[in-house]
Amino acid sequence: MEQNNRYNFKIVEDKWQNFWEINKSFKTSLDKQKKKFYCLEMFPYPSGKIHMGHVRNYTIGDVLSRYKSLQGYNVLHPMGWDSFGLPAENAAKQNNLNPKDWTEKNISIMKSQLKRLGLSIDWDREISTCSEDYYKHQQMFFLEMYKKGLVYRKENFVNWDPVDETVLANEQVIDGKGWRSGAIVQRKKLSQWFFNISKFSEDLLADLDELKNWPNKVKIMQRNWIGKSFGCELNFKMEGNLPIKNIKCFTTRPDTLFGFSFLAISPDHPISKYYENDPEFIKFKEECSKTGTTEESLALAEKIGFKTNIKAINPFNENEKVPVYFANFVLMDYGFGAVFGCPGHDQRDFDFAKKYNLSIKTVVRPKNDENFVVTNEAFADEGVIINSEFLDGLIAPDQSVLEAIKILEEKKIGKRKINFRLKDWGVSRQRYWGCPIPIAYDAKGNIKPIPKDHLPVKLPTKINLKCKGNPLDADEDWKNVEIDGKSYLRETDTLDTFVDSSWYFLRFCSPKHEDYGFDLDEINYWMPVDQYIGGVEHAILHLLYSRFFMRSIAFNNDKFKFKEPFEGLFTQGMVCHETYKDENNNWLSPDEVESDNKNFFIKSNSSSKVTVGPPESMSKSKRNVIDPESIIHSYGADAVRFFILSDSPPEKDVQWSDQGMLSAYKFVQKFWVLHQKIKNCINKKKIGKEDIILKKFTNQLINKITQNLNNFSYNVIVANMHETYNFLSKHIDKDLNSDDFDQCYEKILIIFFPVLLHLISECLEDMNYDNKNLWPKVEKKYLEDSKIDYVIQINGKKRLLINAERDLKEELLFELVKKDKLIDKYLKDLSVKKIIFIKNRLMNILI
RNA sequence: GGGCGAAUGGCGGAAUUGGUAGACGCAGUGGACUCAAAAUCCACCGGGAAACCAUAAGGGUUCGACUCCCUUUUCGCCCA
Repeated sequence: MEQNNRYNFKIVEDKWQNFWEINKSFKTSLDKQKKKFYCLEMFPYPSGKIHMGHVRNYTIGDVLSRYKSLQGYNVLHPMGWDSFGLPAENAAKQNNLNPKDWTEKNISIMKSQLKRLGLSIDWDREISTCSEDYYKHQQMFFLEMYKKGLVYRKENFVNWDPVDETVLANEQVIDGKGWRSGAIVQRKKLSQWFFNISKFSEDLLADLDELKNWPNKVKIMQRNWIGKSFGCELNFKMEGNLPIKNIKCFTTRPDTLFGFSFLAISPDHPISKYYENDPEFIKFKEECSKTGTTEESLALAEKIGFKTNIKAINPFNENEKVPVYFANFVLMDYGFGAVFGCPGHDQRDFDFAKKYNLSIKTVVRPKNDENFVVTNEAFADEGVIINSEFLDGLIAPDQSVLEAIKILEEKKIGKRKINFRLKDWGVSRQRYWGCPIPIAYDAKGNIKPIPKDHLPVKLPTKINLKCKGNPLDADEDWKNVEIDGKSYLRETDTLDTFVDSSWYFLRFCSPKHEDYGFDLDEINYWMPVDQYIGGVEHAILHLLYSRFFMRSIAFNNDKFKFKEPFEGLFTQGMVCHETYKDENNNWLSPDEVESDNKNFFIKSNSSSKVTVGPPESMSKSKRNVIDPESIIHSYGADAVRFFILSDSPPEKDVQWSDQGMLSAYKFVQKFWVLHQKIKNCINKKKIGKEDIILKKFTNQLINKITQNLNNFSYNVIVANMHETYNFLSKHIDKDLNSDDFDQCYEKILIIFFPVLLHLISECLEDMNYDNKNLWPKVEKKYLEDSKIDYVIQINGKKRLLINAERDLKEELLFELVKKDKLIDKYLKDLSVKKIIFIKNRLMNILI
């Protein structure tokens, strides 16, 4: 290759990135004449530098944005920073910095890294959730929600992370441990602010059906999370020496009441007040607090109980009285904090009954086993009710539950009820680096919402982070506040950062709007987000919270033209890399490892053994991380984009491969060489004849790439681009019609543009093509070949291909078939029974 | 335990409505160029000598199944 032919991606990529910046190429504004397209990728946490997951996420979104722009849409493609959160506070603590400075430094680094990818982002709309300009509006939303009764304060047991000294949401507890610190989570009672998300349970569930462009699996996850269950509220009569007459509970299986053998209540049940002074009970309760509050930790923990001296009466059998236990697996905030125990048909109840020697009755049997008795484990499958008087013989649970509820309602001991698993969203965090909750308390502890003219409640800039607990709570100057001449104490908790990300997509529509979080006109034009792109790890919480937030903003307000924030959702897979370990089981990073294609060893030490593990999601702890910055530096943005899209469909995990990256780089290089040749050829007119082959190829290509873009088959687009290269480099040697080549080449360049931005921009300019060109239209007459390879089968087996005219009649094709010696041999020996003919495709001859 | 999804060469993966399985890339093999290497270019690249056999395994529907149905196995994700 000649030196001066070499494509210098550094110069070219700089050139075009500057061009886009100077010309404000991606500046968007409201234009009601144009159809809008809102493309949004989940905004990053400014952790320090971008990782490959970001590269993949933003490349997918950018390809889509570029494509939609070429299709003539008014595209909104913004970017911002999810910039409140714990890591900043921890880093600041360690390095004696202010979280704000740490965060802003990270943002500026990451922003310049993102710019190097050439993304078509309207940076004028950049937002950062930790800036006052952003969170002041959030405080306004909070106060509005408070007025609407969608925010409330209550004492509640929370997951307490003793290391981070903060409250964790259920979903931040993994295996009973804090998701960040890994500390064993404790139960602690605190006064907390809650968003009333459960008010919308039914709505959030029902509207999932309307989300046609969401992956089904995400909708299923949300459905499970909301967890609608149908059952019955029961009122058990009590007997004993306590002034307790009734205990309420919720059950989905009232049909198994004849198998009732104990009542389990939460250690926090109001009844517990009668045991407050019992040292045994105190000990028991302490034991319980070691269990987390997640369903998972409850399921895994050993079931323990504390027997009360009251008894519950079976509503179906007044003579039957069963013991009441406090039990660690019952939560106060699910149902009514009481569960009726039926050990025969619930494994958890079974384990508990075994431990405390309680009776186990069989009230459901399998359909085909009349002598069935529960022995070693609970029977919870579908079956037939037995030993249950008036319920006997009913199919459980379908018939029997309805019948049981009917009878309970008649007897006025119970009533049918829908229960949801979704609990209200606790948003209080005992942290400095978050949005302050705009609330104060008077001397008596009464709630005083901060008046609008006192907003925003700003975070203090000078703060001692090294104190124990919440730094805001320790800041007496900040905490004490005077409103209208009266003294108050500020709320010192800050909001969960999931609140910040629950409305940022609205802010992008009017990021500079002063008076309010958004401009109604703007969001009614831009919203909903047409395509939202991000990791599946946010399938439940972030997406559900955002759906809730939209509803609470629109609550008692009919000015919104949309209800769901995200019309389309795409969840991309992770970027993985092999893992390496040395002989001492220490993780090794890829650049410490070398290979001779058979064995792996530590660089410059060929006697060392390296164990290669399976590809796993890139993570610092496993040291299998590839840094995008150095990759972009070595290969250029176009090559990185090309590679990150190439190897796997975007919804699946992709494995990083050095060879793959290199091959992408080579593609960029060799395409530039080909481009030079094409330019030369086009300047020399060779023949006057129409170049049908090239026109067909080009139109079929436009058709394929358009379809693949619409289906997110971006890996196939990369394959199409390779095919195009292979085709063009061969076709160029043949006789060509310069005009046809000129026109086709321009179209090909344009459809390549969304992936190879800078290279193609350079090629377009080099050819003097108009770079504002729109997505090429397919000329249908070139889509279909005039000749077709007909598949000829004998008894369903392929025997022959016949290249013949399109739209050939069955008889004519059969004539051609008979001319073939090979087929003729078959036909001579046996008679033809039937011919199946599919037009323009195949002929199957049955003999 | 329940729900959802997946399984195609040495590897990543292609394959409208059931209609030529293995596009494209990586790795590999052979060759050209070179004093040599890198780079580049050309050819080959599921198995089998062939008939044929091959889309996790077995069965079914169909003229025809990677594609639809049933059973089994393994893996992934979510919920428990």
